[in-house]
Order: sequence, then C-alpha cells, then structure tokens
Amino acid sequence: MANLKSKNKKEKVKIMIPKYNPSEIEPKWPHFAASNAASRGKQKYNPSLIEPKWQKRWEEEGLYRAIDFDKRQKFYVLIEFPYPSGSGLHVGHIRSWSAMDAYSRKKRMEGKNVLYPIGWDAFGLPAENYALKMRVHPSTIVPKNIERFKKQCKSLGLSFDWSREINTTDPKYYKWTQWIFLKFFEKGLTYQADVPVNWCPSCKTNLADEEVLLDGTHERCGTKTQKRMQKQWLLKITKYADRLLEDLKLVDYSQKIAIQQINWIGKKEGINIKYQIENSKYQIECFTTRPDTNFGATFIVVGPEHPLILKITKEKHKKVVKEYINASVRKSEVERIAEGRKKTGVFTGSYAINDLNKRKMPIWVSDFVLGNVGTGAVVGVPGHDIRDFEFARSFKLPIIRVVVGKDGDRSPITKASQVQEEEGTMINSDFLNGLDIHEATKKIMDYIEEKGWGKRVTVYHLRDWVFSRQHYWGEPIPIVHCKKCGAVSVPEKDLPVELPFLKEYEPTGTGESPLALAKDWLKVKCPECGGKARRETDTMPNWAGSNWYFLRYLDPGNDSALADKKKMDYWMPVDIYQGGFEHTTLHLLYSRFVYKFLFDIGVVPNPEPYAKRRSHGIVLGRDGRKMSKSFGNIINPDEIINKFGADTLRIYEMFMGPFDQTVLWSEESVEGCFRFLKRAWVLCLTKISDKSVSVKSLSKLHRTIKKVTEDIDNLKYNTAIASLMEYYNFLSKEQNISKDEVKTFLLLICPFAPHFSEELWHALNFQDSIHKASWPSFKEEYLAEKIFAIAVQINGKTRDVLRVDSAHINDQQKIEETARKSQRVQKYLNKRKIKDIVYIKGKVINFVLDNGL
RNA sequence: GGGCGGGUGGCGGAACGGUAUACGCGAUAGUCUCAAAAACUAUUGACCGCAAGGUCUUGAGAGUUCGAAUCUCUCCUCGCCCACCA
Repeated sequence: MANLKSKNKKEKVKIMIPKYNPSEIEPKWPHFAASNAASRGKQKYNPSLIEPKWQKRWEEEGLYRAIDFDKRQKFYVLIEFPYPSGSGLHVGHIRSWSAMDAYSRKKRMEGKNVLYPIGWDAFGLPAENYALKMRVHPSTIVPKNIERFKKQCKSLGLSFDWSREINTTDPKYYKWTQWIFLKFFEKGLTYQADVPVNWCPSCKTNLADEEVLLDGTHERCGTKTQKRMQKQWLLKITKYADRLLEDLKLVDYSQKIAIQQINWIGKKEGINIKYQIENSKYQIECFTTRPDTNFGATFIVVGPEHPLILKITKEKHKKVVKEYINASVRKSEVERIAEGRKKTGVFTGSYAINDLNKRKMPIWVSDFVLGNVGTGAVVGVPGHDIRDFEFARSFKLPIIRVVVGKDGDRSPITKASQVQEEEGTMINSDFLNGLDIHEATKKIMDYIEEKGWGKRVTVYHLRDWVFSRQHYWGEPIPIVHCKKCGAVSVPEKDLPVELPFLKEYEPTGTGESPLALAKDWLKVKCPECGGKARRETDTMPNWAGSNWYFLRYLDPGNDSALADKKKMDYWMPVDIYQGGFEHTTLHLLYSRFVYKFLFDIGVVPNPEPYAKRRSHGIVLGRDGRKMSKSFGNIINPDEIINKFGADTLRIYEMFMGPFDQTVLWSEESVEGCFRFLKRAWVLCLTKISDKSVSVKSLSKLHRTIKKVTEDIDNLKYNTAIASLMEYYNFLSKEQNISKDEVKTFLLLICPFAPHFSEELWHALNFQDSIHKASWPSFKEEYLAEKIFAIAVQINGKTRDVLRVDSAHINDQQKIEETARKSQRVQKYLNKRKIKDIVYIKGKVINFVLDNGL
C-alpha cells in the first residue's frame, strides 16, 4: 500500500521530474511530432489525443502533490471519499469532484499549498452484498473496483494527490479505526445494550435499516421483517449533544445543513413529572414540554415496552394487556404506517393521581407512545395535543380545555383543528388562570419542582449510536469476552485485530455475526487474567472508517499513530468539505463527534474538523428520476469521455445548473459544451495578432476575471462557465485579439478544462505547465464602464435608454435635459405634470407623473 | 404532522430593489454541399400591427416603493429530509 516506501518514493520523485520541455515529449505522440504552434491551428480539437498525454505528464511530474509544512499557506479541500461500487463512477461523483477540483486548482494558482486527496471507503454492506451476488469474496472484488474507479478518476484529469491514497479495508488503516474504538471503550463512552433490530425470518439474519424497504420487507427476499431485541454496542454520542449543537457557531456550514443538524440533535427543555399510582408503591414518570396544560390532564398512556406495565396492571386486565403488548411488538413498520394515526390501546385498570388537582387519571397502554422517547410514558392532555385528542376520542375519555387562543373561544374542544396553539391564555387552571402560556410554563415548573413532584430536564432527539453489525465485511470490534473479567479490550500492541478470511461469510442465521464461524480466530486468552476467552464477533458499521479518514490523508503511512501530531497541527482543520446533503445527520454529525472526542483526549489539535461545509444537488436522469438500473437512465461517464473528452464532461457538469440544486442530465447540453470548446480552440490558435488591446476589451477582460474569480469562490460554477462563454463570444466578434487576452482566457478556464488549456498554453509557447501559473487578477480601474446605459423611465416603465459617458454620470441636470429631449420620452411627458424625478446614478432616471389623467 | 428548498420563454437556467429572459439547448431561415451531417450567419417570451410602434408577461392574489421576479402577507403547487418526539 501507499504507506510502505516513503523514503524510496522521495528519491524516485526526484528522478522522475524532468525539466518541462514540451518538444522533448512530443515524439511520444507522433501525431504532434512535426507540429508547431502555427500549424496546430489547422489541427482539430481532439481530446482523446491530448488528454491522456497531459494526465501522464502531470502524474510523472507530481504536479498536484501537497507538501507537508510548506511555507505557503495550507489549504485542505475535502470531498467525501467514495464507496467503490461495482458499477464504477457515477456522474454525481464527477459533479462534486470536478467542482472541488476547479476550486483546488484555483487555490493552487493563488499560491496556496493545496491538499486534495482521495481514498476508498470499502467496508460495508454494499460491498458484501455485491460480493455475495457475484459469488466472489469481497477481498478480491474490492481491489478490482478500486482499480476501475482509479482509472476513471485519472481519465478525468482530477488533481488528486495520489501519494496519499487510503483504503479503509487495509489492516494498517483499520488498526486506527479499532484504536479509536478502544479509546472510546477506555473512556467509558461505549456500552452494550439490547436494541431493537430488523430481523428477516426467511433469511434468518439481522438487517440494517437500509436493507428494509419502506413497506417493511427485506429488499432482497421480499419477506416481511420483524423487530426483535439484540445486544449491540453503542457509542455515547448523546454526551456530546450540547457541544455538537453549540460548536456549530465555530464553523461555516450552509444554513440548510446547520439547521438540519440542530433539528436532528433536537434539544428540548421540559420536565419529568412523577404521578403516584393509586393503592400502589409505584409512581409513573412522564416527560412533558407543556406542563402549563397539566390541569387539563385526564389520563396517562404508557408504551408497550414500559417496564412497569405488568406490575401495575390489575389482575382482571392482565390477559388483554399481555395480548396487546405481544401484538404490538410483532407489528411491522408496514402495519403501523397502514394504521396511520388511528389509535389503539387497552386499559390497565390502574389510576394515577395528578397532585395539582387530585384528579384520578386512568392508565392505558398504547403503541403510539414510544419506548425510547422521553420516559416512555405520556400524560394525556387531550385538549391541547392532537395525538392525545385522538386517543381520548377513540376511548371516550374526557377532554378539558385549559388554554384559549387568540380567538377567545372557550367552548369545549370537539375538533382536532382546535387543538394546539402557539400563543394563548390559561383557563380552568387554578393559580395559572389568566397567565400567558409561556409565563404559566415557567411558573408551574417552579411550583412542581418546589413541591418535589418533578424535575426539569433537557432531552434530545439524538440517540446513542448503535455501533455494531452482525455482518462479515467490516472492522472487527477489538474486544475480548472473558467469563471472569467481562468485556476486555484487546491490548494496543495487538492491533489490528485482522478480519479473518472466511470462505463462507453469509449471515449465520443465529443473529450472530459470521465471524462466529471462524473457530480458531475466536479462541483467545483473556488479556487480563489469561483464562479462556472469546473474541467479540460483531463488526463496526460502515461509518466507522469514514469517521476519521481525513486525518489519515495527512500521514497515510504512519504506523505509530493515526497521524503525526505536527502534520495535524499544520493541516487541520479541513478548509472546505463538500459532499452530499444526505450525509448531514449521519456521517457529518458522527465524524464531528468522533473528532471532538479525539480532541478531548489530546489527539487532534482543534475542536471541529471542518471549517466549512457545503453540499451539492443530486444529478437526476434525463427523465427526471433518480438514476438507477431499474429505470435504465444511468449515464456512463466513460461513454461521455470517449465521445467528447473529460474537459467537456467537466465543463458540462459545472454548467448544467446551480451547484447546490438538483439538476437533470441532458445529452444535448453536453454537446453544447463540446461545441464551445471546439470554437474556443480554433479562436485561440488562429486569431492572435500583435495589436494592442482596446479599452473596451480590457474592461470586458477584467470584468470576466472578476466574475470567474468570485464565482469559483462562491461555488457558482454555472455562471462562471457562462461568463467564459460570453467572453469567448466577445472575442470571436473582435477583428484581432492579443496573446494576452488568449492567455488570460486560458488561465480562467484551466480549472474547468485542464487538458484543453494546457495544450493551448504550450501552443502559445509557454514553457511551464499552465497549472503552475498564477491566477489572473483584475484591476478596479478597468472594471468601470466607459459608456453607461441609463434607462429613462416614466412611472417606472422603461421608455428609452441614454448612452452617457462616464464623465457625465454625476451631472443629473444634463441627463435630465437629454432625457427630456428624447422623442420617445416626450410622447409621455406631453401635457402632464411631473411630480418627481428620481435619478439613480448610472442606472435609471425615472420621471414620476401625476396620475390624474 | 414538522423542517428546509423551489415555481421565470418550447427546455436547463441568469438577474435577487433599478433596462426581466444573460449563457446554453432546441426551433426557424440562409451560406457551404450532388445531398446529408458538421460548421458558419441571422432570427427566436406572448399578443396586436405592413411598419414605426404598442400592450402583456417571473405560480395566484393583495401590500410596501418613484420603481418589485427580488421585500411583506394570504393562498395554490412541486421537490427533499424527518416524522405518533410527548
């Protein structure tokens, strides 16, 4: 792997860098052997000839290597590393990577030491399933897929630093994935607990949520899945909930992403209230964010998983309650969805007492109450909660109104639409009467706490992270189970715990991981007592390797740490992280959590891994549907490259629409981009003269520089390309164009079309690579227009346009006079009173007329 | 049910208080050709008009403004994510 011979590599690189001399390399491509810049003008634009040539040169020269500790300012550009699927690169990958490639190239030209790396996220279910389907071992199929991806990446001319390539399935890599797990274990942030999992009764295996279709069936066999409990490893991400929320202030994420994370963490302030059960030693605790409505509580509902149920159920109700519990556990997602909001439930025969008004509230069991939300029990306030209202209606429980909304209606509530309000005043609530609901909430919380009936709590929507899978193709969890010592961590020196090679790796049917079949591998001595012990057989989820991969790029060969501290000091945090919106609440949040943990134990230098995060829109098929084999609308990038070349594909993917929005694929538009490059090719080779550049041309040139510069910075690629096209159109209409203009045009387009521009750059007799050149800068003095077009409006409608020299644009009087002289304007001004004249410098002069006509 | 985005020509989209429809696609006509393709040139929001010119137009409706696609409110509609979250 890439980490082996770093010493050798350095030497090699030295030898491999020849002086950049195009004439020397020409003979390798006989097609160009005799050509010079002038005769090349007759040469048609042929990407299949020039693209492989430059890709080879760039690689030989190591043009895109990032250099540790370089004096230039560092800039770390990160894309989500792909899962190397069997179907090869997707146009969606290319969109994201070309965009960041353009970004990286521009940053390099601006003098930054850019790190733009790539690697492979190759563990996980898709790889395992694909291997099962093809009847090959994942360890043989994964390298093949990687090869294919790599080849495709290279044919696109992406400026990745290949010397830092990583692979999550490499034991040298996952040694550190396991090491991180051990640190979590050591710090008490992992635990094992029974968690509901999806069970396929036909395949006799647990399934990940991704494998269960919306209708609750197993995607591969179509059998209805069931929920059942299984012991799993969990990570305590909830301990970091507050910091994950707070520290969003430290980073620049697009608003959409930040909001989604905030909602996902879902911090809520509320109160846990304990209700005494009548004639019983038990109390039942309910969480609520609306204690102000508690005088309106008329019943209590507990979820079927609630531990107290059978203890508090009266004898004559026990049979019915047990049946209900069993039925609801067996109920699949499908059935729940099919039921919609229809409420079911059974009465336990017990009552709880509301201390506030001594009301007896019947205790019911219903599956609309979820075991893992709040306390698993709710206090029913049917007057002001829709679900409670529906439940009360189904079982004829009393409904009391305790809040009146703005309309002041005090009649009893009979419709769901009358329930719930954001503003209102308390009624029927003793000492709360007349208070605004927000004041009332505060007052009653104080009161309940004072009386000792309950306690304020903060709850989160975020749950602890289920971190184990019963599948083969993942990192083994480095834990040993000993009868005497319990779960013991594998000593650090014994890492990695390598994944044993198993010929048969299909799910076992017992719910245990296939690793349980590796009999020899299983048996170990307990690291603590030396007694007989057994390895943990669960593997990690596919998120495990991607939690920290961006650190490994900094030091891919390190065998004594996940990465050298000094290198992390230099490179972290990631300056911009670009990826799919679908990862906002999973990968993005998880990896922030892991990074924060590593920060706490002194491994990484800062509290947040990504300074900036942006996401892109997905690419849909031409039919407007998601690209998928079953729709037959998948675009194969290789075909596009063969037909039009990588540069056309890259330009098109940037031009197709706003980067952050969903876009449709269009073959015709790809051709349009190809035509653009073809025309520009001819222009650059044929039209150059020695004539000096006109003021008008300079102005257009500098405005284009400004536009492209800013658009790339803001990820507005579609308008960047549009302005390059506009600039081409402008140049093509000029009689003569100068070498300087062509030069700048090439510099501006080179982040998007790196081969095209490199070839023409050399045709213009520049010696070194265009990608080592400096990014062009614009001068304010040239930006200013010489002639302003000022719209003359009558009551806001444009009637004429004046052409005014920039020297006169401050002279309102003169502009007014000229405007009045215009025939088109006079027609309207005639016989009408001018009420007002508004002049906006250089833009508009508006005559406001009396409308009394 | 909740959250977040959108709705502009035949299509993808620009503009985001100041000349709506940049750029590209498509379409129409022409040049070249025996012919076609390619390439090039011109036209291309709708309606009225021979023309000059005029009227209308950014999902619908109201409002703010000298001026609104852009800001505010109401409604319609499409997409994505989450969802019996107490």
